[in-house]
Amino acid sequence: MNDDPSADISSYRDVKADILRRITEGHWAPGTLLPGEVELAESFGVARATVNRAMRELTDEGLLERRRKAGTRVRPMPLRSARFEIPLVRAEIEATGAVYRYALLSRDARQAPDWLRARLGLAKGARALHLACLHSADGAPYQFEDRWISLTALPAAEEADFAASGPNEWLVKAVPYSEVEISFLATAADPRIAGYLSMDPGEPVFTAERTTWWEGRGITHVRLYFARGHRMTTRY
Amino acid sequence: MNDDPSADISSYRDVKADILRRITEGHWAPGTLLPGEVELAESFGVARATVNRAMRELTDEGLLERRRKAGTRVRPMPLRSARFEIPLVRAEIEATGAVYRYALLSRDARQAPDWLRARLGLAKGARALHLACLHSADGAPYQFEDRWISLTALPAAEEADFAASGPNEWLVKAVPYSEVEISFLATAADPRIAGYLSMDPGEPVFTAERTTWWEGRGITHVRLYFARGHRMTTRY
DNA sequence: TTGTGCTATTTGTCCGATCATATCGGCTTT
DNA sequence: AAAGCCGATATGATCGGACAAATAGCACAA
Repeated sequence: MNDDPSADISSYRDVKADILRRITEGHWAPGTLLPGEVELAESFGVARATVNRAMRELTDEGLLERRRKAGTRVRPMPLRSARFEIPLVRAEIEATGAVYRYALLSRDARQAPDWLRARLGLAKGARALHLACLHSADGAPYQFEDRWISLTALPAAEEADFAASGPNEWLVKAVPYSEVEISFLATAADPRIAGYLSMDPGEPVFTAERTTWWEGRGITHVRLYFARGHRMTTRY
Repeated sequence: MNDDPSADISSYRDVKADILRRITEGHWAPGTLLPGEVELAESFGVARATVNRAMRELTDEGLLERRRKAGTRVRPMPLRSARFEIPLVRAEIEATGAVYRYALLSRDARQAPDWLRARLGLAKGARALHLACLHSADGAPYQFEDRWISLTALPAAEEADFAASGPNEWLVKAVPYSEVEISFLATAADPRIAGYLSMDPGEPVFTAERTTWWEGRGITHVRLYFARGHRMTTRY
Protein backbone atom coordinates (compact mmCIF):
# COMPACT_ATOMS: atom_id res chain seq x y z
CA MET A 1 0.00 0.00 0.00
CA ASN A 2 1.44 3.25 -1.09
CA ASP A 3 -0.23 5.94 0.93
CA ASP A 4 1.90 8.75 -0.38
CA PRO A 5 2.91 10.49 2.79
CA SER A 6 5.36 12.83 1.15
CA ALA A 7 3.73 13.48 -2.20
CA ASP A 8 3.14 17.20 -2.30
CA ILE A 9 -0.54 17.17 -2.99
CA SER A 10 -1.91 20.63 -2.86
CA SER A 11 -4.90 21.11 -5.06
CA TYR A 12 -8.31 19.53 -5.14
CA ARG A 13 -7.32 18.16 -8.53
CA ASP A 14 -4.39 16.32 -7.02
CA VAL A 15 -6.57 14.95 -4.27
CA LYS A 16 -9.15 13.86 -6.80
CA ALA A 17 -6.54 12.21 -8.98
CA ASP A 18 -5.04 10.43 -6.03
CA ILE A 19 -8.35 9.08 -4.80
CA LEU A 20 -9.17 7.99 -8.33
CA ARG A 21 -5.81 6.31 -8.61
CA ARG A 22 -6.36 4.30 -5.46
CA ILE A 23 -9.72 3.19 -6.79
CA THR A 24 -8.50 2.17 -10.24
CA GLU A 25 -5.50 0.43 -8.79
CA GLY A 26 -7.76 -1.55 -6.55
CA HIS A 27 -6.53 -0.29 -3.17
CA TRP A 28 -10.03 0.88 -2.53
CA ALA A 29 -12.29 -1.77 -3.99
CA PRO A 30 -15.95 -1.11 -4.78
CA GLY A 31 -17.93 -0.93 -1.58
CA THR A 32 -14.95 0.15 0.52
CA LEU A 33 -15.54 2.80 3.11
CA LEU A 34 -13.09 5.65 2.63
CA PRO A 35 -11.49 7.58 5.46
CA GLY A 36 -13.41 10.64 6.60
CA GLU A 37 -12.76 14.07 5.18
CA VAL A 38 -10.87 15.25 8.24
CA GLU A 39 -8.54 12.29 8.17
CA LEU A 40 -7.89 12.57 4.45
CA ALA A 41 -7.34 16.31 4.73
CA GLU A 42 -4.69 15.69 7.34
CA SER A 43 -2.97 12.94 5.42
CA PHE A 44 -2.93 15.02 2.25
CA GLY A 45 -1.94 18.13 4.14
CA VAL A 46 -4.79 20.24 2.77
CA ALA A 47 -7.92 21.86 4.17
CA ARG A 48 -11.06 19.84 4.57
CA ALA A 49 -12.81 22.05 2.01
CA THR A 50 -10.31 20.89 -0.57
CA VAL A 51 -10.90 17.22 0.12
CA ASN A 52 -14.61 17.94 0.15
CA ARG A 53 -14.53 19.42 -3.31
CA ALA A 54 -12.53 16.52 -4.69
CA MET A 55 -14.91 13.98 -3.22
CA ARG A 56 -17.97 15.94 -4.21
CA GLU A 57 -16.89 15.98 -7.83
CA LEU A 58 -16.10 12.28 -7.79
CA THR A 59 -19.57 11.75 -6.38
CA ASP A 60 -21.11 13.83 -9.16
CA GLU A 61 -19.23 11.73 -11.63
CA GLY A 62 -20.78 8.62 -10.19
CA LEU A 63 -17.73 7.07 -8.56
CA LEU A 64 -18.47 7.61 -4.93
CA GLU A 65 -21.47 7.47 -2.70
CA ARG A 66 -21.71 9.78 0.28
CA ARG A 67 -24.07 9.94 3.21
CA ARG A 68 -23.86 12.02 6.30
CA LYS A 69 -22.69 10.12 9.28
CA ALA A 70 -22.37 6.97 7.17
CA GLY A 71 -19.32 8.25 5.35
CA THR A 72 -18.07 7.90 1.81
CA ARG A 73 -17.71 4.65 -0.06
CA VAL A 74 -16.74 3.55 -3.52
CA ARG A 75 -19.87 2.88 -5.51
CA PRO A 76 -20.35 -0.88 -5.52
CA MET A 77 -21.65 -0.75 -9.05
CA PRO A 78 -20.13 2.20 -10.80
CA LEU A 79 -23.29 3.89 -11.96
CA ARG A 80 -21.50 5.72 -14.65
CA SER A 81 -23.30 8.23 -16.67
CA ALA A 82 -22.18 9.32 -20.04
CA ARG A 83 -22.40 12.86 -21.22
CA PHE A 84 -23.28 13.56 -24.80
CA GLU A 85 -22.92 16.98 -26.25
CA ILE A 86 -25.83 18.02 -28.38
CA PRO A 87 -24.48 20.67 -30.71
CA LEU A 88 -26.35 22.43 -33.47
CA VAL A 89 -26.07 20.52 -36.70
CA ARG A 90 -24.18 23.36 -38.30
CA ALA A 91 -21.54 23.33 -35.59
CA GLU A 92 -21.39 19.55 -35.66
CA ILE A 93 -20.73 19.49 -39.38
CA GLU A 94 -18.38 22.43 -39.53
CA ALA A 95 -16.34 20.94 -36.71
CA THR A 96 -15.37 18.11 -39.04
CA GLY A 97 -14.19 20.60 -41.62
CA ALA A 98 -17.02 19.83 -44.02
CA VAL A 99 -19.13 22.45 -45.74
CA TYR A 100 -22.54 22.80 -44.17
CA ARG A 101 -25.57 23.28 -46.35
CA TYR A 102 -29.17 23.63 -45.37
CA ALA A 103 -32.36 23.34 -47.36
CA LEU A 104 -35.97 23.96 -46.39
CA LEU A 105 -38.02 21.22 -47.97
CA SER A 106 -41.49 22.12 -46.85
CA ARG A 107 -43.26 24.50 -44.57
CA ASP A 108 -46.85 24.65 -43.64
CA ALA A 109 -48.97 25.98 -40.80
CA ARG A 110 -51.91 23.86 -39.80
CA GLN A 111 -53.88 22.52 -36.86
CA ALA A 112 -51.70 20.53 -34.54
CA PRO A 113 -52.39 16.80 -34.77
CA ASP A 114 -53.60 15.08 -31.62
CA TRP A 115 -50.32 13.41 -30.71
CA LEU A 116 -48.53 16.74 -30.89
CA ARG A 117 -51.19 18.48 -28.81
CA ALA A 118 -50.79 15.80 -26.19
CA ARG A 119 -47.02 16.04 -26.28
CA LEU A 120 -46.83 19.81 -26.00
CA GLY A 121 -49.93 20.31 -23.92
CA LEU A 122 -51.76 22.41 -26.51
CA ALA A 123 -55.44 23.32 -26.53
CA LYS A 124 -57.81 21.76 -29.01
CA GLY A 125 -57.61 23.55 -32.33
CA ALA A 126 -54.18 25.05 -31.61
CA ARG A 127 -52.10 25.72 -34.70
CA ALA A 128 -48.55 24.67 -35.33
CA LEU A 129 -45.91 25.16 -37.96
CA HIS A 130 -44.64 22.03 -39.62
CA LEU A 131 -41.22 22.13 -41.24
CA ALA A 132 -39.08 19.63 -43.08
CA CYS A 133 -35.42 20.42 -43.62
CA LEU A 134 -32.35 18.73 -44.90
CA HIS A 135 -28.87 19.36 -43.53
CA SER A 136 -25.95 18.22 -45.60
CA ALA A 137 -22.21 17.96 -45.18
CA ASP A 138 -19.99 18.43 -48.22
CA GLY A 139 -23.00 17.86 -50.43
CA ALA A 140 -23.92 14.54 -48.85
CA PRO A 141 -27.19 14.37 -46.93
CA TYR A 142 -26.47 14.32 -43.23
CA GLN A 143 -29.67 14.84 -41.30
CA PHE A 144 -33.34 15.08 -42.10
CA GLU A 145 -35.26 17.31 -39.70
CA ASP A 146 -38.99 16.99 -39.15
CA ARG A 147 -40.06 19.79 -36.86
CA TRP A 148 -43.21 21.18 -35.30
CA ILE A 149 -43.34 24.57 -33.65
CA SER A 150 -46.30 25.62 -31.54
CA LEU A 151 -47.74 28.86 -32.90
CA THR A 152 -49.50 29.35 -29.60
CA ALA A 153 -46.19 29.61 -27.80
CA LEU A 154 -44.27 31.25 -30.62
CA PRO A 155 -46.59 33.17 -32.95
CA ALA A 156 -43.52 34.93 -34.34
CA ALA A 157 -42.47 31.69 -35.98
CA GLU A 158 -45.15 32.16 -38.61
CA GLU A 159 -43.35 35.22 -39.94
CA ALA A 160 -39.85 33.85 -39.58
CA ASP A 161 -37.87 33.03 -42.68
CA PHE A 162 -36.52 29.53 -42.49
CA ALA A 163 -35.22 29.50 -46.05
CA ALA A 164 -31.74 30.67 -45.22
CA SER A 165 -30.98 29.14 -41.86
CA GLY A 166 -32.51 26.27 -39.93
CA PRO A 167 -35.30 26.58 -37.38
CA ASN A 168 -32.89 25.41 -34.74
CA GLU A 169 -30.77 28.51 -35.07
CA TRP A 170 -33.84 30.70 -35.04
CA LEU A 171 -35.17 28.97 -31.95
CA VAL A 172 -32.06 29.30 -29.82
CA LYS A 173 -32.31 33.02 -30.37
CA ALA A 174 -36.04 33.23 -29.76
CA VAL A 175 -36.32 31.04 -26.66
CA PRO A 176 -34.11 32.02 -23.73
CA TYR A 177 -33.82 28.69 -22.01
CA SER A 178 -35.94 25.71 -21.62
CA GLU A 179 -36.63 22.23 -20.41
CA VAL A 180 -35.81 19.49 -22.82
CA GLU A 181 -36.43 15.80 -23.25
CA ILE A 182 -34.25 13.89 -25.67
CA SER A 183 -34.62 10.32 -26.82
CA PHE A 184 -32.49 8.23 -29.09
CA LEU A 185 -34.03 5.36 -30.98
CA ALA A 186 -33.81 3.33 -34.14
CA THR A 187 -36.50 3.69 -36.78
CA ALA A 188 -37.07 2.32 -40.27
CA ALA A 189 -36.64 4.82 -43.08
CA ASP A 190 -39.94 5.62 -44.72
CA PRO A 191 -39.79 6.24 -48.49
CA ARG A 192 -39.68 10.01 -48.20
CA ILE A 193 -36.88 10.07 -45.65
CA ALA A 194 -35.02 7.32 -47.46
CA GLY A 195 -35.16 9.45 -50.58
CA TYR A 196 -33.73 12.51 -48.93
CA LEU A 197 -31.03 10.61 -47.09
CA SER A 198 -30.09 8.43 -50.07
CA MET A 199 -31.03 5.28 -48.23
CA ASP A 200 -33.25 2.34 -49.01
CA PRO A 201 -36.77 2.35 -47.61
CA GLY A 202 -36.92 0.28 -44.46
CA GLU A 203 -33.23 0.73 -43.73
CA PRO A 204 -32.46 1.42 -40.05
CA VAL A 205 -32.07 5.08 -39.21
CA PHE A 206 -30.52 6.45 -36.07
CA THR A 207 -33.10 8.90 -34.82
CA ALA A 208 -33.18 11.56 -32.14
CA GLU A 209 -36.38 13.03 -30.80
CA ARG A 210 -36.43 16.22 -28.85
CA THR A 211 -39.24 18.08 -27.15
CA THR A 212 -38.77 21.49 -25.63
CA TRP A 213 -40.84 23.34 -23.08
CA TRP A 214 -40.47 26.84 -21.77
CA GLU A 215 -42.00 27.69 -18.45
CA GLY A 216 -44.17 24.62 -18.69
CA ARG A 217 -45.52 25.38 -22.16
CA GLY A 218 -44.69 23.16 -25.08
CA ILE A 219 -42.62 25.00 -27.68
CA THR A 220 -41.33 22.60 -30.24
CA HIS A 221 -40.99 18.94 -31.07
CA VAL A 222 -38.47 17.64 -33.54
CA ARG A 223 -37.38 14.34 -34.99
CA LEU A 224 -33.90 14.16 -36.44
CA TYR A 225 -33.11 11.32 -38.82
CA PHE A 226 -29.43 10.73 -39.41
CA ALA A 227 -27.79 9.39 -42.51
CA ARG A 228 -26.56 5.81 -42.76
CA GLY A 229 -23.84 4.82 -40.34
CA HIS A 230 -24.30 7.69 -37.91
CA ARG A 231 -23.07 7.08 -34.37
CA MET A 232 -23.38 9.03 -31.21
CA THR A 233 -20.18 8.44 -29.32
CA THR A 234 -18.71 9.41 -26.01
CA ARG A 235 -15.69 8.44 -24.02
CA TYR A 236 -14.97 8.72 -20.33
CA MET B 1 -36.07 44.78 -13.93
CA ASN B 2 -36.57 43.02 -10.68
CA ASP B 3 -33.22 42.92 -8.96
CA ASP B 4 -34.50 41.41 -5.74
CA PRO B 5 -32.86 43.66 -3.19
CA SER B 6 -34.66 42.23 -0.20
CA ALA B 7 -35.06 38.56 -1.14
CA ASP B 8 -33.29 36.62 1.58
CA ILE B 9 -30.97 34.61 -0.57
CA SER B 10 -28.55 32.70 1.53
CA SER B 11 -27.38 29.55 -0.10
CA TYR B 12 -25.56 28.85 -3.31
CA ARG B 13 -28.70 27.05 -4.43
CA ASP B 14 -30.72 30.23 -4.07
CA VAL B 15 -28.12 32.21 -5.94
CA LYS B 16 -28.07 29.61 -8.68
CA ALA B 17 -31.84 29.55 -8.94
CA ASP B 18 -31.99 33.31 -9.08
CA ILE B 19 -29.41 33.60 -11.81
CA LEU B 20 -31.18 30.86 -13.73
CA ARG B 21 -34.46 32.67 -13.31
CA ARG B 22 -33.08 35.86 -14.73
CA ILE B 23 -31.78 33.96 -17.71
CA THR B 24 -34.95 32.05 -18.45
CA GLU B 25 -37.07 35.14 -17.97
CA GLY B 26 -34.94 36.96 -20.46
CA HIS B 27 -33.47 39.65 -18.18
CA TRP B 28 -30.07 38.31 -19.06
CA ALA B 29 -30.24 37.38 -22.70
CA PRO B 30 -27.72 35.05 -24.35
CA GLY B 31 -24.42 36.80 -24.79
CA THR B 32 -25.03 39.21 -21.92
CA LEU B 33 -22.09 39.94 -19.66
CA LEU B 34 -23.22 39.54 -16.13
CA PRO B 35 -21.95 41.41 -13.07
CA GLY B 36 -18.73 40.24 -11.45
CA GLU B 37 -18.67 37.87 -8.53
CA VAL B 38 -17.90 40.59 -6.03
CA GLU B 39 -20.79 42.73 -7.14
CA LEU B 40 -23.23 39.83 -7.17
CA ALA B 41 -22.04 38.65 -3.79
CA GLU B 42 -22.74 42.07 -2.36
CA SER B 43 -26.17 42.36 -3.96
CA PHE B 44 -27.14 38.89 -2.76
CA GLY B 45 -25.60 39.46 0.62
CA VAL B 46 -23.43 36.33 0.52
CA ALA B 47 -19.73 35.56 0.32
CA ARG B 48 -17.99 35.56 -3.02
CA ALA B 49 -17.26 31.84 -2.65
CA THR B 50 -20.98 31.20 -2.61
CA VAL B 51 -21.61 33.11 -5.80
CA ASN B 52 -18.60 31.38 -7.27
CA ARG B 53 -20.02 27.97 -6.61
CA ALA B 54 -23.39 28.87 -8.08
CA MET B 55 -21.80 30.24 -11.23
CA ARG B 56 -19.36 27.37 -11.49
CA GLU B 57 -22.17 24.85 -11.44
CA LEU B 58 -24.15 26.79 -14.01
CA THR B 59 -21.03 26.80 -16.15
CA ASP B 60 -20.65 23.04 -15.77
CA GLU B 61 -24.24 22.68 -16.84
CA GLY B 62 -23.48 24.59 -20.01
CA LEU B 63 -25.43 27.79 -19.31
CA LEU B 64 -22.63 30.21 -18.66
CA GLU B 65 -19.24 30.89 -20.09
CA ARG B 66 -16.51 32.21 -17.85
CA ARG B 67 -13.10 33.57 -18.56
CA ARG B 68 -10.68 35.24 -16.24
CA LYS B 69 -10.59 38.93 -16.59
CA ALA B 70 -13.22 38.78 -19.34
CA GLY B 71 -15.98 37.94 -16.88
CA THR B 72 -19.02 35.72 -17.07
CA ARG B 73 -21.58 35.74 -19.83
CA VAL B 74 -24.67 33.80 -20.77
CA ARG B 75 -23.71 31.22 -23.38
CA PRO B 76 -24.79 32.63 -26.71
CA MET B 77 -25.65 29.18 -27.94
CA PRO B 78 -26.52 26.99 -25.01
CA LEU B 79 -24.14 24.10 -25.46
CA ARG B 80 -26.58 21.48 -24.40
CA SER B 81 -25.17 18.31 -23.05
CA ALA B 82 -27.31 15.43 -22.04
CA ARG B 83 -26.42 12.91 -19.41
CA PHE B 84 -27.46 9.35 -19.86
CA GLU B 85 -27.20 6.89 -17.08
CA ILE B 86 -25.78 3.58 -18.15
CA PRO B 87 -27.03 1.06 -15.63
CA LEU B 88 -26.55 -2.67 -15.64
CA VAL B 89 -29.32 -4.41 -17.51
CA ARG B 90 -30.48 -6.16 -14.38
CA ALA B 91 -30.89 -2.89 -12.51
CA GLU B 92 -32.53 -1.28 -15.52
CA ILE B 93 -35.13 -4.03 -15.76
CA GLU B 94 -35.76 -4.46 -12.08
CA ALA B 95 -36.25 -0.71 -11.73
CA THR B 96 -39.37 -1.02 -13.86
CA GLY B 97 -40.71 -3.71 -11.55
CA ALA B 98 -40.31 -6.45 -14.12
CA VAL B 99 -38.72 -9.81 -13.39
CA TYR B 100 -35.21 -10.06 -14.79
CA ARG B 101 -34.05 -13.25 -16.40
CA TYR B 102 -30.73 -14.05 -17.96
CA ALA B 103 -29.64 -16.80 -20.29
CA LEU B 104 -26.22 -17.70 -21.64
CA LEU B 105 -26.69 -18.66 -25.28
CA SER B 106 -23.16 -19.51 -26.31
CA ARG B 107 -19.66 -19.38 -25.00
CA ASP B 108 -16.47 -20.10 -26.73
CA ALA B 109 -12.80 -19.22 -26.36
CA ARG B 110 -10.91 -18.67 -29.57
CA GLN B 111 -8.36 -16.52 -31.31
CA ALA B 112 -9.42 -12.90 -31.38
CA PRO B 113 -10.50 -11.77 -34.85
CA ASP B 114 -8.51 -8.97 -36.44
CA TRP B 115 -11.05 -6.21 -35.85
CA LEU B 116 -11.15 -7.06 -32.16
CA ARG B 117 -7.38 -7.16 -31.89
CA ALA B 118 -7.25 -3.72 -33.46
CA ARG B 119 -9.94 -2.40 -31.19
CA LEU B 120 -8.48 -3.70 -27.96
CA GLY B 121 -4.84 -3.47 -28.95
CA LEU B 122 -4.14 -7.20 -28.63
CA ALA B 123 -1.09 -9.05 -29.92
CA LYS B 124 -1.35 -11.37 -32.89
CA GLY B 125 -2.67 -14.74 -31.84
CA ALA B 126 -4.20 -13.44 -28.61
CA ARG B 127 -7.17 -15.41 -27.37
CA ALA B 128 -10.53 -14.05 -26.38
CA LEU B 129 -13.74 -15.33 -24.89
CA HIS B 130 -16.84 -14.84 -27.01
CA LEU B 131 -20.21 -14.85 -25.27
CA ALA B 132 -23.77 -14.44 -26.41
CA CYS B 133 -26.44 -13.76 -23.82
CA LEU B 134 -30.07 -12.85 -23.68
CA HIS B 135 -31.57 -10.62 -21.03
CA SER B 136 -35.32 -10.64 -20.65
CA ALA B 137 -37.92 -8.69 -18.72
CA ASP B 138 -41.06 -10.49 -17.55
CA GLY B 139 -40.33 -13.24 -20.03
CA ALA B 140 -40.08 -10.92 -23.03
CA PRO B 141 -36.67 -10.57 -24.70
CA TYR B 142 -35.13 -7.26 -23.76
CA GLN B 143 -31.53 -7.19 -24.82
CA PHE B 144 -29.20 -9.42 -26.78
CA GLU B 145 -25.58 -9.18 -25.68
CA ASP B 146 -22.68 -10.08 -27.93
CA ARG B 147 -19.51 -9.83 -25.89
CA TRP B 148 -15.80 -10.41 -26.26
CA ILE B 149 -13.44 -10.56 -23.31
CA SER B 150 -9.68 -10.47 -23.76
CA LEU B 151 -8.14 -13.50 -22.12
CA THR B 152 -4.81 -11.73 -22.18
CA ALA B 153 -6.11 -9.06 -19.84
CA LEU B 154 -8.45 -11.30 -17.88
CA PRO B 155 -7.33 -14.93 -17.96
CA ALA B 156 -9.65 -15.58 -15.02
CA ALA B 157 -12.61 -15.13 -17.34
CA GLU B 158 -11.93 -18.53 -18.86
CA GLU B 159 -12.78 -20.18 -15.55
CA ALA B 160 -15.69 -17.93 -14.67
CA ASP B 161 -19.19 -19.31 -14.72
CA PHE B 162 -21.45 -17.13 -16.80
CA ALA B 163 -24.39 -19.50 -16.64
CA ALA B 164 -26.04 -17.94 -13.63
CA SER B 165 -25.30 -14.25 -13.97
CA GLY B 166 -24.20 -12.06 -16.86
CA PRO B 167 -20.61 -11.24 -17.77
CA ASN B 168 -21.34 -7.62 -17.00
CA GLU B 169 -21.87 -8.37 -13.35
CA TRP B 170 -18.76 -10.50 -13.25
CA LEU B 171 -16.72 -7.79 -14.91
CA VAL B 172 -17.68 -4.98 -12.58
CA LYS B 173 -16.36 -7.13 -9.77
CA ALA B 174 -13.22 -8.21 -11.57
CA VAL B 175 -12.15 -4.86 -13.04
CA PRO B 176 -11.75 -2.06 -10.52
CA TYR B 177 -12.32 0.86 -12.79
CA SER B 178 -11.79 1.66 -16.35
CA GLU B 179 -11.92 3.86 -19.39
CA VAL B 180 -14.90 3.39 -21.59
CA GLU B 181 -16.10 4.37 -25.03
CA ILE B 182 -19.79 4.07 -25.75
CA SER B 183 -21.57 4.50 -29.07
CA PHE B 184 -25.22 4.40 -29.93
CA LEU B 185 -26.27 3.47 -33.41
CA ALA B 186 -29.01 1.86 -35.43
CA THR B 187 -28.38 -1.50 -37.04
CA ALA B 188 -30.45 -3.97 -39.01
CA ALA B 189 -31.37 -7.15 -37.17
CA ASP B 190 -29.56 -10.13 -38.60
CA PRO B 191 -31.53 -13.39 -38.61
CA ARG B 192 -29.97 -14.70 -35.41
CA ILE B 193 -30.57 -11.57 -33.42
CA ALA B 194 -34.03 -11.13 -34.88
CA GLY B 195 -34.85 -14.62 -33.71
CA TYR B 196 -33.77 -14.03 -30.16
CA LEU B 197 -35.44 -10.65 -29.91
CA SER B 198 -38.66 -11.75 -31.63
CA MET B 199 -38.16 -9.33 -34.45
CA ASP B 200 -38.13 -9.61 -38.21
CA PRO B 201 -34.77 -9.86 -39.95
CA GLY B 202 -33.71 -6.46 -41.25
CA GLU B 203 -35.81 -4.61 -38.70
CA PRO B 204 -34.05 -1.59 -37.15
CA VAL B 205 -32.41 -2.31 -33.81
CA PHE B 206 -31.24 0.27 -31.35
CA THR B 207 -27.70 -0.78 -30.60
CA ALA B 208 -25.09 0.24 -28.08
CA GLU B 209 -21.45 -0.58 -28.46
CA ARG B 210 -19.07 -0.36 -25.56
CA THR B 211 -15.34 -0.89 -25.35
CA THR B 212 -13.52 -0.91 -22.05
CA TRP B 213 -9.85 -0.42 -21.28
CA TRP B 214 -8.05 -0.68 -17.99
CA GLU B 215 -4.73 1.05 -17.63
CA GLY B 216 -4.47 1.27 -21.39
CA ARG B 217 -5.11 -2.41 -22.04
CA GLY B 218 -8.23 -3.52 -23.87
CA ILE B 219 -10.47 -5.59 -21.62
CA THR B 220 -13.78 -6.15 -23.29
CA HIS B 221 -15.91 -5.13 -26.20
CA VAL B 222 -19.64 -5.59 -26.25
CA ARG B 223 -22.53 -4.94 -28.57
CA LEU B 224 -25.96 -4.67 -27.00
CA TYR B 225 -28.99 -5.08 -29.22
CA PHE B 226 -32.24 -3.83 -27.75
CA ALA B 227 -35.72 -5.13 -28.43
CA ARG B 228 -38.15 -3.31 -30.69
CA GLY B 229 -39.17 0.15 -29.59
CA HIS B 230 -36.33 0.73 -27.14
CA ARG B 231 -35.47 4.33 -26.41
CA MET B 232 -32.69 5.94 -24.50
CA THR B 233 -34.22 8.98 -22.88
CA THR B 234 -33.08 11.85 -20.75
CA ARG B 235 -34.60 15.05 -19.54
CA TYR B 236 -33.01 18.21 -18.26
C1' DT C 1 -38.18 -8.50 21.94
C1' DT C 2 -39.34 -4.33 20.01
C1' DG C 3 -39.84 0.35 19.62
C1' DT C 4 -38.18 5.10 20.75
C1' DG C 5 -35.33 8.83 21.68
C1' DC C 6 -30.68 10.69 22.18
C1' DT C 7 -26.01 11.67 20.79
C1' DA C 8 -21.81 11.50 18.48
C1' DT C 9 -20.12 11.51 14.02
C1' DT C 10 -19.85 12.66 9.25
C1' DT C 11 -20.91 15.27 5.39
C1' DG C 12 -22.90 19.84 3.69
C1' DT C 13 -22.52 24.61 3.40
C1' DC C 14 -21.00 29.21 4.29
C1' DC C 15 -17.78 32.90 5.44
C1' DG C 16 -14.06 36.21 4.78
C1' DA C 17 -9.54 36.55 3.64
C1' DT C 18 -5.57 35.58 0.78
C1' DC C 19 -2.91 34.21 -2.93
C1' DA C 20 -2.73 32.36 -7.86
C1' DT C 21 -3.53 32.76 -12.69
C1' DA C 22 -5.12 34.29 -16.94
C1' DT C 23 -5.78 38.03 -19.94
C1' DC C 24 -7.73 42.52 -21.68
C1' DG C 25 -6.08 46.94 -23.05
C1' DG C 26 -3.29 50.48 -22.90
C1' DC C 27 1.55 51.97 -23.13
C1' DT C 28 6.09 51.72 -24.82
C1' DT C 29 9.41 50.51 -27.98
C1' DT C 30 10.96 49.42 -32.41
C1' DA D 1 2.19 51.02 -37.67
C1' DA D 2 3.46 46.69 -35.50
C1' DA D 3 5.30 44.13 -31.77
C1' DG D 4 6.09 43.42 -27.23
C1' DC D 5 5.60 44.65 -22.22
C1' DC D 6 3.00 45.34 -18.12
C1' DG D 7 -0.43 46.55 -14.79
C1' DA D 8 -5.33 46.24 -13.58
C1' DT D 9 -8.94 43.17 -13.04
C1' DA D 10 -11.93 39.11 -12.97
C1' DT D 11 -12.13 34.45 -12.10
C1' DG D 12 -9.86 30.19 -9.76
C1' DA D 13 -8.45 27.94 -5.71
C1' DT D 14 -7.17 27.37 -0.92
C1' DC D 15 -7.42 27.87 4.02
C1' DG D 16 -9.23 27.49 8.67
C1' DG D 17 -13.04 28.16 11.20
C1' DA D 18 -17.85 27.73 12.17
C1' DC D 19 -22.45 26.06 12.20
C1' DA D 20 -26.23 23.06 10.01
C1' DA D 21 -28.34 18.79 8.90
C1' DA D 22 -28.74 14.04 8.56
C1' DT D 23 -28.39 9.69 10.63
C1' DA D 24 -26.11 5.20 12.46
C1' DG D 25 -25.94 3.11 16.40
C1' DC D 26 -26.45 2.92 21.17
C1' DA D 27 -29.08 3.24 25.51
C1' DC D 28 -33.17 2.75 27.46
C1' DA D 29 -38.03 1.98 28.06
C1' DA D 30 -42.24 -0.64 27.18
